[in-house]
Amino acid sequence: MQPLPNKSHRATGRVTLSDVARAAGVSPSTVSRALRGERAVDPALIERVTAVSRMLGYVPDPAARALASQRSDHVAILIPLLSNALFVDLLDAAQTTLRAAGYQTLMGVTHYDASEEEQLLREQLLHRPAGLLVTGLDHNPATRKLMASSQVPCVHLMDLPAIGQHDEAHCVGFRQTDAGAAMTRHLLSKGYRRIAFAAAQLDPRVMQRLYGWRNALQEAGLYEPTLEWLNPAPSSLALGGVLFEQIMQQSPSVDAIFFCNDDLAQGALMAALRLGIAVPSQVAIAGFNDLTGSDQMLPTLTSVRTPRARIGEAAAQMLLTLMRGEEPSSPQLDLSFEIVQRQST
Amino acid sequence: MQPLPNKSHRATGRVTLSDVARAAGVSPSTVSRALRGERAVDPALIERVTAVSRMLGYVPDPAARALASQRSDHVAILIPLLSNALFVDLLDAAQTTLRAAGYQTLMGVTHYDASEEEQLLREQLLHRPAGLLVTGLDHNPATRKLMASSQVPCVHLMDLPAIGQHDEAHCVGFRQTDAGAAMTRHLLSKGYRRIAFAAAQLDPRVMQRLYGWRNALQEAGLYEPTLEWLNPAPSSLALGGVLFEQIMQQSPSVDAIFFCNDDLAQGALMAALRLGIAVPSQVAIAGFNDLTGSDQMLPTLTSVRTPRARIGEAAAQMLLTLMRGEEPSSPQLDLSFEIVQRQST
DNA sequence: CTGTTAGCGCGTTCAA
DNA sequence: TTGAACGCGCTAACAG
Repeated sequence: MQPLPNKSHRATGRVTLSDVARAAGVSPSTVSRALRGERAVDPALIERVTAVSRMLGYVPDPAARALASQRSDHVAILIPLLSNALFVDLLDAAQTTLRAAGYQTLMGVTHYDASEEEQLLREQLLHRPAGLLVTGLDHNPATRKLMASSQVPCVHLMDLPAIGQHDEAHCVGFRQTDAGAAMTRHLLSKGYRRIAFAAAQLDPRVMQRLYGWRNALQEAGLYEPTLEWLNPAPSSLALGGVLFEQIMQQSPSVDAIFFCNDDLAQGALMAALRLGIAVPSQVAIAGFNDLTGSDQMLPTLTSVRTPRARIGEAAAQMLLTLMRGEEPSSPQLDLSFEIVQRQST
Repeated sequence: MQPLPNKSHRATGRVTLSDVARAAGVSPSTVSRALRGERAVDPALIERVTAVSRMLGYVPDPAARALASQRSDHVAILIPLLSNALFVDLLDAAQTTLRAAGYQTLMGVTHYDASEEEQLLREQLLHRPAGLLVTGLDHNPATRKLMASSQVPCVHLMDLPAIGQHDEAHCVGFRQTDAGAAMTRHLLSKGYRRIAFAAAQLDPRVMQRLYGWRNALQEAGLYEPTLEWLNPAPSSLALGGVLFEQIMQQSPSVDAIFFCNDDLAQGALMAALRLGIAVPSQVAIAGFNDLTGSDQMLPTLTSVRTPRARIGEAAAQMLLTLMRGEEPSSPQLDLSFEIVQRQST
């Protein structure tokens, strides 16, 4: 059956709920209930209403719906940066899942700035989002208060709370500390003894990887403060090269370097080629996140594969559950990580 | 002065326009006009209203505003992929500019699929966006019709129409054909004679670069169909390596390869290192877009620097002009490009 | 220049 | 289970 031409008498020319009601011979409220699948409505009616609305080409108006119900079809997502592929992958996966469920994604970029995050959240809450996705568990008090008082269901991405902390928070991710320790132990098992940790950006997750590395080295009795190379600048290939040169110059006895992110490690590999430093025979290099290109490097880069796409999707799924008013089977989902051993170690 | 506690008598507890009107002793419409900076309002009043609204902590409700005015504070942006840094840069810049002007960005990912683009546009138009940003000038008829009939101001990204075509369309970008030709002529000027063109994804902009390359070679009397290596698969470092190996095996006489995107070229450089093929002495390699890492390769990669961030920002600016009901000084803005000569050629 | 009136399109009471 | 009435918060058309 073809959609009929617009029979509305509205000034805007839109087909409205009332148009459907009139055509179906029922009240607007019934149409509203039927179309939203609210129970307590005659199955026969719901079928008739559905048919008529399809025939008329009726589509609900999100603004009207938001105004009346105090809840929009938006889901707000807060990520630190768009210049890090990690977060883009998260965004991509979450957005795809949410759209399939009929939600629009409102993205906010915090630039790792707590007060910008707060401001963004404030703006987004004005749109009365149906749900909220935020990166990490670390937020300033005002932000936490906003999230709590808004009553909007919220899922945290990437990170899992330390045991006994934030137990009520919904999150999907993996334990960054464990991942840092795991890679370090892997390097130890390969026989490396002077393992440096080189990091940039220094966001909370990077710091947790640092702690993991520290713990693992301390357990092995191999920790030394001079093995830490921390740089607060944004992460990049170029910076990786710079860090690599610094470390090789100032600590030539280092036999392995664990970079907190693959872009740094890739930059280090390129610098090694340039400087004629043999990897891994002279020094081993490991990265984190297993980003695009790491398997194409020379030598190919050992890294920690993190399931960012799956995190984005699973977090969106958990949020969908919460938005339906249900509880997920567990408030915390650990998607773990995987050591990818390649030629650079 | 501190914001007063909420004086609203509304069920929702929200401070509304009427609350401000009451407190200021004027009518709601006056408040509405004053706050939106509509002229034809007494300067004294607008000051009083502003003061009162700030004191009460009044914030307009976007949903109510959208319902009443038939226009939301959303701007929809359609891009092909989130897995290509090019489009993410575009998104980042546009989003930043738009947010500063008080607009929320609704992003849609088309996956280079014309019907998905159409469907996304349909969904987004339901939200009555104040403006529209789309990638490229190529859209299916239904999409073009939607854009036209919606009356929503629209700016096209990245591409400029061929002379005499789409003259009315608003766009910000550069001439892809010219860029392709410019790099080819640059290679010719360096003495290369058998210049292959290797491409993936094959979207309309890639094809235009191809035409530019073709024209330049034909002018020089050096064109041969066997120099074209087109692969419809998505672009990636790995694919660049594969293409490079193919070309070197099947056309060993090629002395330069122009890749349609830097990720392919970077992959080719890595493959060359792996295979022990000297770049540029045995074969030169050039890329396109000057993506992250191209200046860190070994050898560093010659490329075409494209002003994607500036395109995103300028397009957003042009859209802001259109949304104000004004006309930009010119409907088409050419931001050009730049050949970046590095070691690989 | 300002106020009054009338919606925008829908969800949500409450009665029936 | 259904319908009537009302309200969500704001803009727009018109009158003054």
